Amino acid sequence: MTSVDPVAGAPARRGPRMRDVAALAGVGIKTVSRVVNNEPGVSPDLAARVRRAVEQLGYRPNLGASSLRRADGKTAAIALVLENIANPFSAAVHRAVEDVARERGVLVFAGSLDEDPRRERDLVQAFTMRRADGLIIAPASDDQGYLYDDVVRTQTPVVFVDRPPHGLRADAVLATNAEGAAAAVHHLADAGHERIAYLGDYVRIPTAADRFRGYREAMVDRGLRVRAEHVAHDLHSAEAAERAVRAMLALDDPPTALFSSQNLVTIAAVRALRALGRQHAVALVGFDDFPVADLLDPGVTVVAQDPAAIGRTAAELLFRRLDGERWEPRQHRVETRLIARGSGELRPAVAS
Amino acid sequence: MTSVDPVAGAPARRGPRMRDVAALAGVGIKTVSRVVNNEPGVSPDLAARVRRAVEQLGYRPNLGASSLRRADGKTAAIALVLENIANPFSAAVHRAVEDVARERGVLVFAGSLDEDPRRERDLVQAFTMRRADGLIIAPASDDQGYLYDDVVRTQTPVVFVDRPPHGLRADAVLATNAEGAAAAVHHLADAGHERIAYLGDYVRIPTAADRFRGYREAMVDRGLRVRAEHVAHDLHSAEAAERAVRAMLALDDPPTALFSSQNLVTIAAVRALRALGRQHAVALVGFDDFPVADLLDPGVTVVAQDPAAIGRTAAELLFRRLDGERWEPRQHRVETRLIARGSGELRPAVAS
DNA sequence: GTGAAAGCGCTAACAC
DNA sequence: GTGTTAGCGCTTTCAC
Repeated sequence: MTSVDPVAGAPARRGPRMRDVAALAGVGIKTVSRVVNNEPGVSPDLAARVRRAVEQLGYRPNLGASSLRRADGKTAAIALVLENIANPFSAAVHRAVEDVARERGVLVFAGSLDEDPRRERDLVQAFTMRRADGLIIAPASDDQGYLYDDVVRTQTPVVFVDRPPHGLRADAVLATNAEGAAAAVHHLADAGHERIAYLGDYVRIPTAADRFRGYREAMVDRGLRVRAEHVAHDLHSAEAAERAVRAMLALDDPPTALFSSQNLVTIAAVRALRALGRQHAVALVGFDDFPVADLLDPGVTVVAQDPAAIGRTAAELLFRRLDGERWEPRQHRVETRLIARGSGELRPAVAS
Repeated sequence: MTSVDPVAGAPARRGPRMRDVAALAGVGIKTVSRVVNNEPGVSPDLAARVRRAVEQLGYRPNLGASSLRRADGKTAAIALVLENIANPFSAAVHRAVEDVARERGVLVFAGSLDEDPRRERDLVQAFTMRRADGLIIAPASDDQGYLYDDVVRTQTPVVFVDRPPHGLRADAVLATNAEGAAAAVHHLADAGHERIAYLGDYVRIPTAADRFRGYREAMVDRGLRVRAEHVAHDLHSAEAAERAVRAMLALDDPPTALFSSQNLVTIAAVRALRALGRQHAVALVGFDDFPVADLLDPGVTVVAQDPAAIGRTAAELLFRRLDGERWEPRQHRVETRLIARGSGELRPAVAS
């Protein structure tokens, strides 16, 4: 074969190198490089010989070595930092990014944060050490100034998704959170509701804060009172969310409608209403769609995000920067869409 | 700063290198290397000076260069090839792999196949060129002999998940597909059903084939006839699955129970039964769980897989191989579990 | 058209 | 303890 078989137990057998291919094809190493990289200026004859040798040896170029030496230093890999690659939102963003990247022969490194800022810095640093060409991030930290050393100074493009940057100027692709939440409230108010409750995740999460703002402003717009006892923040577990719903519905003046600002909270709310047998009595609109929401009884009305559009847009912006295009960083908004399925069209029991 | 500012438009600004750190700290480059890699044998004094210089310059080691030179050639990255990183099964596997990898400071490259063997080879090759330390793959191809050049010869560990290897000896982590399907059939037969239909994805997908085998064998075990008109294969779209259910229920001798061998098929079956108003009349057991299956009416009885356990097991096997452990490749089975929620406990309308 | 030599940023081997 | 030198596999530069 290409070289003498190393003794058993030899460390990490490396594959054939460019010079092995060159030797077999009887050409110089630079000619192999030209053929492998589809550079012009190689006679068809030599090119064929090189290709045959590549085939015969099962040669695979070492992109690490290549990018080390190459002038632009590109690794053809981008980094993606998301809340949790297993949740449907992150997974859809990831897939959309992958699809855009694949068209360009670029691979995607992904990592999950679980709302841990420490993990965010560790992940970003790991990606930096691998010299990812660009970064798409949905940050868990409240300040991304630390990115200066990791990406800004090296002129690595960064695009934020789902959450805006702080302490750093960069493009961001965000859902219309406040507007979507406002639409939910207006929808419920249109159905005759006045006592509309808010159920939300950690307020420190920017999307949750924006959705609460949208809720509050829409309530004011409609001349409705935002009652403290009808607002529950920081519901990050299903249990907490269910408990909040039960507590609210046990009030003397219970809400007749619920707006839940997140996926898992919405599902918890459905579960709580079911357990109380109130699912046809209390209206519900949830932010963010989820699978088979239409098959529940009643179908769950939601303000749907478009995670695929968010991911695609972010990836496209990143690649435009990588192509050398320059512009002032700005926020790009991806529209939400209210999907009526029944739960949001329930009317209050008693007209007021 | 570390060097003169390059002229505007200069190509790809590279960050500070080890020698810049060494110069600033007034030490040799090897000392910096020792500090950066936490190698022993550096005086605390010099180590501190190096660390200060690292901090000051915002130095980030270049892992690509490092692994190029290092004896073991490790890149501290593994490749993960799945059907579709956006579907819940793949996403859960991915997340489990990430968690195991993270403990070891290893990053994960992931890619989706969409049942395309061509894409499988392209992806694997892309990972090989980046010299991933190991590969976890749920193949779409029917033969993975091509992996020889990419991984076997370079002694790169490979672990299969969800689908067994063909044309290659390698570890595989698989759900108990046949057994799970058989359990579903027995469950339905226990409820009194005799006309149990099978609804499945492409038969060329090994998991679908195994589940069909489990179905068939269990039917025979129970002395039940497998009727050709009660078997529908190759249902890869929701539309096809819904059509199949409608067609079966329109038969003179319709099934009284359905076993659907896949997630999306199960949901399509629920949709079809709903549309016909038969959801409380026709029993249903689905293979693979899905979110809020318990909130449907009736709750959907499923044979749940454990994708997190599959991913975790696969990653652990991969890392044991990377640690140099050796054993005969074998299949590792992850148990499925039947979760009764209502739809699978419905009894046939007419006793027979 | 083609290829020899230098060097990307780092670690291995070995000297001090 | 510490530093110097060579070279990982490739692309760049430049000579032919």
